[in-house]
Amino acid sequence: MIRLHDARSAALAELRPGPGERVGIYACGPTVYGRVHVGNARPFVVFSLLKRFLAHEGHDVTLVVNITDVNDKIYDAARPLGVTSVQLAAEMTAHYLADTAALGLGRPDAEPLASESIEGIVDLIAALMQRDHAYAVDGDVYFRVRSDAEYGSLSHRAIDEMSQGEDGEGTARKEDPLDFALWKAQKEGEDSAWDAPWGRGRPGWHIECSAMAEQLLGVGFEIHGGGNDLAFPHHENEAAQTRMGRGAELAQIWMHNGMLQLRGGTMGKSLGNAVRLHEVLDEVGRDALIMLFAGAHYRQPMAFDDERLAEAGARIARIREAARRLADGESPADMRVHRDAFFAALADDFNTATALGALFEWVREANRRGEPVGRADLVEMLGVLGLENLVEAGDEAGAPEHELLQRREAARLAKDYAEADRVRDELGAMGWTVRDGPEGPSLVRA
RNA sequence: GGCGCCGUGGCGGAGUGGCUACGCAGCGGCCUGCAAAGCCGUUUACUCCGGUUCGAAUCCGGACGGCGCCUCCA
Repeated sequence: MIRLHDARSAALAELRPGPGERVGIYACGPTVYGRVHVGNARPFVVFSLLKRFLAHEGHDVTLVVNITDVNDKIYDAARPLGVTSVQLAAEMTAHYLADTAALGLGRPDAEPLASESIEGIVDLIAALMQRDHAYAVDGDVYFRVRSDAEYGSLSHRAIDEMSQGEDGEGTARKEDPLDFALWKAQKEGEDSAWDAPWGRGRPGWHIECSAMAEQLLGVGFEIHGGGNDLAFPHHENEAAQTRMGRGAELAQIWMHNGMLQLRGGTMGKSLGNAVRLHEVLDEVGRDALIMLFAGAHYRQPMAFDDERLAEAGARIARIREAARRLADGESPADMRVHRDAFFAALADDFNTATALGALFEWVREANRRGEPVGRADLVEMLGVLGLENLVEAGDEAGAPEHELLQRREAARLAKDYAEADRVRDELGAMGWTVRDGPEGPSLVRA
């Protein structure tokens, strides 16, 4: 049994796959008005790894991560750059796809664009209007928040304590300050707009996700995810729209990942202290970043700085070292307890931190044994973490390196240690580390 | 002010009503010509104060401290 923390019930909920072991996951993706930062990568990694784990457990998983390419922020970012919002969104979408591809976790099964989902959005808004949960004013359409008796049940807020949107634009047109926009009439300088029964304009942010999730996964799919900063109002609104428009809950389990914390606060874009994803990947590589994310429980806030990254790199190196000593084939039966603990931890609210503890116990046990042990268990565990590459053979040293190694060995045997160390330094400068083992010296990539 | 989360050994970070998490760093030891890698060890770690209990770091109450959201930030 797999249990995951559900925000709505504020408790662990058993994952109940649909027919054919189907599990649909929808995770809110980025709004493409700039290069994505490492904070954006956390949900991408968390839900990509969750998909791998659920697939490993025999489920037929469909992961959907949307791209919000129609949004106020994009208009605001495009204007000073002198480009259209459509151009900016297209450019940043391409960057986003490249930056996340560099994580080496593959792509989600679907990555819908808001701009290509207008039909479904209009359909959902129409359903809401028909049921009297939404109203049009001067080309805008607003959701009637107080018409949903369950509004607030996801984020656990009392409706009378909300001050959402009281100062924003459109206040004068709303029946109630709490109401939020489903559709915004086209304004001066806005270059993307579509025709709808209530006027030309574009969708609001929340309705985009409700509609795209429904289109690709249907209503009532298994897992809806995203950063916990989206719990309110974004997910609350998504849930309300589908509940009122379709008469059913959008998702069964609402999962929220914790924020990344930089020294001095959260990595919010508004704080201007974001570290861009591609810069981190260029600097430390995807292995270390994934290890960092997997090192803590997904719901916890996570410290993020160069030291944490370096430490994650050291953990990666430990696994890579251990993998060098392994043999082909099955792992010893008496080490399976660690493998089992690894998967049990993931089944208990996807606890990658505890799972990694079990993986490292497996590694230590493997290192302890005199004989090389089969790598099957380790490959299986690393596969779920997207780190199966760590067991791949590294670069092979070429003939020139081996010649130097032999020269060093000859010097060693002649007890000319000054010469032996000089040759070792020479190899080090070429990027090779000498390892003296029971079967003689060998070379590994530094 | 409202809702919620969190305070664990030098650092990061799991977990739990009684049994070594794990990793990184440091130190000591084994191995080694020396290293590297690995292994072993590293002596009351659980913010504070009450309470419940045979027993609490783990449950309850309070205090102090940090953080998120409540303004379309993952």
